[in-house]
Amino acid sequence: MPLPPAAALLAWYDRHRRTLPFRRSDGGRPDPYRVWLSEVMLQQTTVAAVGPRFERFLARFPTIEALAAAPEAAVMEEWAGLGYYARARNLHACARAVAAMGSFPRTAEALRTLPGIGAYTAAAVAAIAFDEPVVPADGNVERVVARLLAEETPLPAAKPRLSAAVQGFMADDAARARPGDFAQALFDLGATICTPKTPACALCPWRGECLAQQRGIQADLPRKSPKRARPLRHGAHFLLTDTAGHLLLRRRPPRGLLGGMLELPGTPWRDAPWTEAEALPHAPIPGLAWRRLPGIARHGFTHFELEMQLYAATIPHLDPPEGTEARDRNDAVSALPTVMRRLLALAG
DNA sequence: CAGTCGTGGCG
DNA sequence: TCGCCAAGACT
Repeated sequence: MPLPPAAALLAWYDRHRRTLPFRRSDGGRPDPYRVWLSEVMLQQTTVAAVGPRFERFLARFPTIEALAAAPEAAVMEEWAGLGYYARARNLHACARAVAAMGSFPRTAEALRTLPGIGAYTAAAVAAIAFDEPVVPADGNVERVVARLLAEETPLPAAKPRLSAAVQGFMADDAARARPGDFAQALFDLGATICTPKTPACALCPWRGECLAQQRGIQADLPRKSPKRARPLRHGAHFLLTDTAGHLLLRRRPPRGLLGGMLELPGTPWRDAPWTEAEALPHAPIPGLAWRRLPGIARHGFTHFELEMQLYAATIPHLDPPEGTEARDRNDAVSALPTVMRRLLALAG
């Protein structure tokens, strides 16, 4: 199972590399803080979604020391809308660890021990920021290599084998001379040529050396294990507003789903819909004239789907009960995760 | 290992 | 409309 020459990919990359907000265009030494931040933001998140958020995050936390010094709640708020909020908690914890150490570890092995840095991110930061000869194996790289080798074993079972195989590129002098560029070349190849559905094999620098392409099965690889169906769950939430335009929010428990994020107070999420009589006891302030707003807010999570009802009430002055806080509506929207913004949209 | 953990875009 | 997918990590 020979690997194709790295030089062909690097030559393609030198002509076709994407210009991205988190990628230096002047060829200078990448800043480890920026590389790390971009890699964490890009975990399971599209380049298009990360672009504007990357610059905004850096404007608020320009250095890793600034990030380490910030309250966790400020980091969570800056992350609002990006999803996978454990990333923000781990990012903050990692910043504090690195600040305490004085600087980033320079090897993948050492980076791997930091919070929120797994095998992929450790290799990516080591290769891009520190020129360590390792190949980060993300979804792009797994797809490219699965096709090159015509690997028929479905993911995720094939992941260890693909990750091991791709390290073989570092026996190639051309790849070892430019580990960061080689990694990013694989990303760009996967994102623009060796795409999931209909790969543009005619434009591939490795066309003719790809076993899947030779066999005509490239669009069927990598194979994936079947996924389970997502159940439907139901919730009811409460929008309490005062005459000054403040609304009442509650912070969720520090770990788990939407951990550490703000939400509109509400019922737990369960399989059965909530009747009004069942929901009202969960109101943040009992006895108010709660009225159910028309419509249902829907939101899809990774492993379940959610339908939510919204009850609203207004009082003259909001005096937040223990465990809650009052916020101006605009501040609330920017601090809330998308699922809660969708709920708030029911109120116009 | 398999389940948990968000969101937006696209075919 | 809906399933799939994206520079994965953690338990």
